Parts: sequence; C-alpha cells; structure tokens
Amino acid sequence: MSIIKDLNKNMKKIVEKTGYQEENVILQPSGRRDLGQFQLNDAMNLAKIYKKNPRIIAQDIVKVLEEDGRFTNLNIAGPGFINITLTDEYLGELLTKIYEDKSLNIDKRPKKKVVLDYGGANVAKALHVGHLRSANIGEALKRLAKALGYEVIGDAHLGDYGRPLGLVVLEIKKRYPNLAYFDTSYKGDYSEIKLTITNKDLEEIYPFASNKSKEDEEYLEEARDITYKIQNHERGYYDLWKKVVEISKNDIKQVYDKLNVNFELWLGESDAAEYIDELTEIYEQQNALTESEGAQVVEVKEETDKSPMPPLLFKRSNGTISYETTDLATILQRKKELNPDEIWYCVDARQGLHFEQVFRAARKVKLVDDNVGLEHIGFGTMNGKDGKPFKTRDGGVMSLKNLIALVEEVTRKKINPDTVEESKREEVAEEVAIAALKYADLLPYRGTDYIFDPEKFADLEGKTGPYLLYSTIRMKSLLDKGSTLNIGKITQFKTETEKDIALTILRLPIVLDKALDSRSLNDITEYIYKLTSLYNKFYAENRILTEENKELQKSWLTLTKIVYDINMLLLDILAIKVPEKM
RNA sequence: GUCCGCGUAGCUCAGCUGGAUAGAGCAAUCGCCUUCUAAGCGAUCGGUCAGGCGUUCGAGUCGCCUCGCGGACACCA
Repeated sequence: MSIIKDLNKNMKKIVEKTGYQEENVILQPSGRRDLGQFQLNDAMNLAKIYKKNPRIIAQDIVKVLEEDGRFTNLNIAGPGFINITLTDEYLGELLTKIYEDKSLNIDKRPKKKVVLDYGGANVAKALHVGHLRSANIGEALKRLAKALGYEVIGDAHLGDYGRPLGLVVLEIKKRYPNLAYFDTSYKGDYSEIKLTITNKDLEEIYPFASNKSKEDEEYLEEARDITYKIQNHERGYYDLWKKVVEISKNDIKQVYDKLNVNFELWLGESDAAEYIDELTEIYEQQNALTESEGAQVVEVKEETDKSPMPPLLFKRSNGTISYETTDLATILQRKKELNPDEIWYCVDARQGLHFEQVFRAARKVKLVDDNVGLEHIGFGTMNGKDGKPFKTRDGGVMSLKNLIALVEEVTRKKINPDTVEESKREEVAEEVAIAALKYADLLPYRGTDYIFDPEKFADLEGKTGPYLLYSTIRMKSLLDKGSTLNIGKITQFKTETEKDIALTILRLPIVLDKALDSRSLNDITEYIYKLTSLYNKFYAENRILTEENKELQKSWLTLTKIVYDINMLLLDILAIKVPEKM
C-alpha cells in the first residue's frame, strides 16, 4: 500500500482510539499551509453523528495525535479543523522509503483486460487537429492504466468502411476509368497492378467527392452502389478499396509515430465485417430486430428514459450496414478474439447518444456478459476563437502535420547550441514541439470544449511541455554532475519549499488513482507542473553541488532524484519523450 | 421543442467525496545570470465564481428557477 494511503489508515485508527467511528477518515493537504501541512475535517462530520461540539471531538483526536510522536504543531482552528504537521524526521523517513522503492510507491490495481478504442483516423482523410485529442488522451490513458496494473490493448479502429470509401473509389473510377479494377473482363491478380495514386491524391479526392455528392444526387447514388459492392466483396471494387486503405494507413501511421502514439492493433471497421452475419443471426434469433420504414432497427428505449431514445439503425433500407452495426459487430469481434473485461471508447463527446444506443443494443442480446464494462470516454471539442469547431483562415481544417511543423518552427530557434550537437537538433526540435502540443492538449479536463489557438500551442514558457522537458533535463544534468556524491537518505530540510516538494511527492498515488478513475489526464498535467515548479523554486534558491553540509546535500540530491523519477514516469504516461539535452 | 454539457481574473483554463483567505499560465509592470541549462526564479497588478432562491456550522462545488452559450436528437461516419 502506498505511504499516503497507509497514513490515512493510521489516521482512521487514531480517530477510532478516541471512541468515535467514521467510514472514511481523510488527511487532506492543508489549504492553510501557515497553519499546518495537513488538515483533518472529520471532527465536524463526527459532531453531526455524535451530536457533540466539534471542537471537543477535535481536542480528543489531537490528544491521541500528540501521544503518537510523529506529528507536531497540532492545533484546532475555526469550527473544528485539526491542523497536522509531520515532524521533519518522519517526513524524511517517508521520503527515503519512496526513494528506496523502485516503483515510486504506486498502488497497483487488480489485473483487468481492457480494449481501448481511440485515434479516430479515417482512411483517405488526413489526420487533422480534431484527431489530436483522441490520440493524446487515448494513448495516455492506456499508459496510465498499464502503469496501474491493467492489461490494455489499444486499437486504432480505422474508419475504413462505409460511404466515404465508396465515394473515393467512385471518384477514382471517374478519373481513371481505364484501371483494371473497373474492367469486368480482367481475370488477373490485382496486386500486380501498379497504382500511381498517392496519399496526397487521396486527401484531395475525398473532399472533392464528398462535396460533389452533396450537390449531385446521381453521383451519390453511384457512391451508395459502390459502397454496397465493396461491402459485398465484389471483385475489382473490393480490391481497389483494399489498395486505398493500404496507401492511407501508411501515412496515418507516420503521423501517429510522430505523436508517440502506438496501437497494439490496427484493426478497422472492415475487420468486423466478417462478424456481421453472425451478429445478424444473434439479433434475429432473439427477435431483437424490428422493421421500420424499410430498414431494420433495434429498439433501445427503456421505461426510465426521460428523453426520446431513437431506435438503433441496424440495416438501412438500401441494404447497407450502418456504422452502429459495425460497432456492434466490433464488440462481438472483440468478445470472441480478445475477451476483455472492459471496452473503452475514447471518442468525441458528441457521439454520446450513438454509444448509448450501441451499448443498449449490445446489452439487449448479451453480446458481452453483463459484468463487461462498455464505456464511452467522451472528450470536448476543439473550437476556434469564435467558439465553433476550429477552422483555418481559409475555412479548411488544419492538418496535424502542418500543426506540428508550425510549432517545430518555433522550437527549432530556441535550442541551446552549447548543449545540443548539431546532428541532434532537428530531432530535439520535433520532440519539444510534440511535447508542447501534447501537454497543451492534455491540460484541460477531458470533457471541456477548449479554444484551440495555434499560437498558444507554440508558446514555450510557463505551464507548457517544453518547461517540463527543460526542467527535467536540468535535473538529470544535475544528477549526472553529482553522481559521485552521496545519495539515498533524506534526513534534513532547510526550507519550507523542500517540505512542499516532499508533501507533493507523497500525493502521487492519489493523483494517479484519481486520473484513472476520472479517465482524465489533467490531474497528472497539473500535478507534474506543480511538482516541477516547486522544484525549480528550490533549485533557484540553493546551490546543491557546492553545499558544504553533506547531510543536507545528500537529502537534496535524494529529493532531486525522486522528483526526476516521477517526472520521467509521468511524462512517459503522457507519451511525451524527453530528449537528453535541449 | 426534448435531453446533455458549459458560464470562475483582460485571455486560456484548474478547483478533489461541500471546508478556512478562490488558484495557475499567458498578457501588463518591476527585479534576478562570474559557478548545478534564464525554455528559469521572485514580486506587483488583476475576481459580485452569469443572476436569484434554497439546503447547513460552512456553497465556486449540492437542489430548484431565470438568463446566456454550445452540442445531440435513425437510412453521414
């Protein structure tokens, strides 16, 4: 058990010694550091239960705390706040324990298998700024859950199915009608055909086709037809589609690599297709399908619903499969192939109703056992300064590649030529740029719609990714220079700043727990900034390597090492790479 | 219209199961580099927590109402 939880447990015992009992006794970080390091508010709660004056209860508790010996400066304030401070010896002891613990005093959870669906990339469409959140949050959540003991399988769940692909294939047909893919008499192997279409072409073809389909009903009808053909594996169309997916996937992978986002699985919507028949059978057998306006739907209304709940569209009247059904088939697929305890979807919050429908429809026929969790981890929209989804000046969306390049332009100029050798500068510039992007994106609470401002992302001072990298690298540099000095025990504190750092270190397990429970990384981004800025304050106040009090120097170096290790751990969870120098 | 979310400093955002005097960063102003990386550190300025009522020892946080903004509401994904 982590030290901080152990401390709470002890506190509960201490309260019980007074004869009072309460479910949860929580030692909270004090809001008034001038009065103590921690505050215990439980006397007020107990006063309600036992109908006594809270100050009297507080006095009883303080008496036991005084006898303990590990606490000091105990006092009661206001209606019954108990202020508690740990003795320097005790605090040093706790910190030394953390230093000695290779796992940084983290609480592991019981093992659990989670499939995490994130990324949101679509074939034939460039990754744009809107894809940043799912990638960043999903990847970090995955790493966080792994760090706390879960087994997590990340799946890119590529959007490689449905009408957009029909549109792309149609437009290719219009532009290159002589391709063998469209020649019904062609009997050869399609893999031998050289296709000159590049990813860049696809990124132009899709928007073009999409726009055209909105104005041209006949064109749209053709696209529907081709979509149907692809879904039914019709020779030629199906093979071209596969080729398009391959071209696009390679490019998408490159961008995710830059972002330090790695999927365990690169499955797509189409991979669930082979489960459609089995899925349909399940729904038919359980009489879960209803005919409605020529389409097949699943009723998902429940009596307790306060608002209208539309049925889930299972099969369109034209015979094609909706993406609701693809999602259901994917659940079936994951159940059969991976058998997870939970499936998480890190997808835009605006899809809330969609997932509610899908989950209900899945539960209705028990696609997964009732105890298997299905969870939509929704995130807020990136808006422009006008409060609407972000658009570039010319009305388009900004691609992720462009955004990265834009930030990189700024970081490149700031690299320290004295510390970073020339051959490494480009790589460092990219890593710092990515850190800036990721940290800024993970800073707001997951559900918040936030204003996306490219200039803010390129800001490198204050509460930013580069600040954290810079500070962490500086710690490393210090530790390297002091590698011959003694390290390993914290026995002394010179200032309150050091104690604040120590108290912040103690909180780490609670922060990680909360982050995972709330499925949000902002607790971690806030925490790492808090810890780092406290450390930087300490760093500016003292000269560690030349300190003459060797016991104090040892304590300082040990403290530095813990902070450094925590930063490295947390930056890794956030999927932010730390360069050697910058 | 129905349902969901949001409204906190000039801007962008935090604020834990209700706790004491509401916090950061940016912007603005002013200081700090002969020694551990100044992408750093310190200081000043900045608030009727949209408004109202209620719950209670205590409300930015919980409940109700009003106003304002955003989103979702089957044959796009």
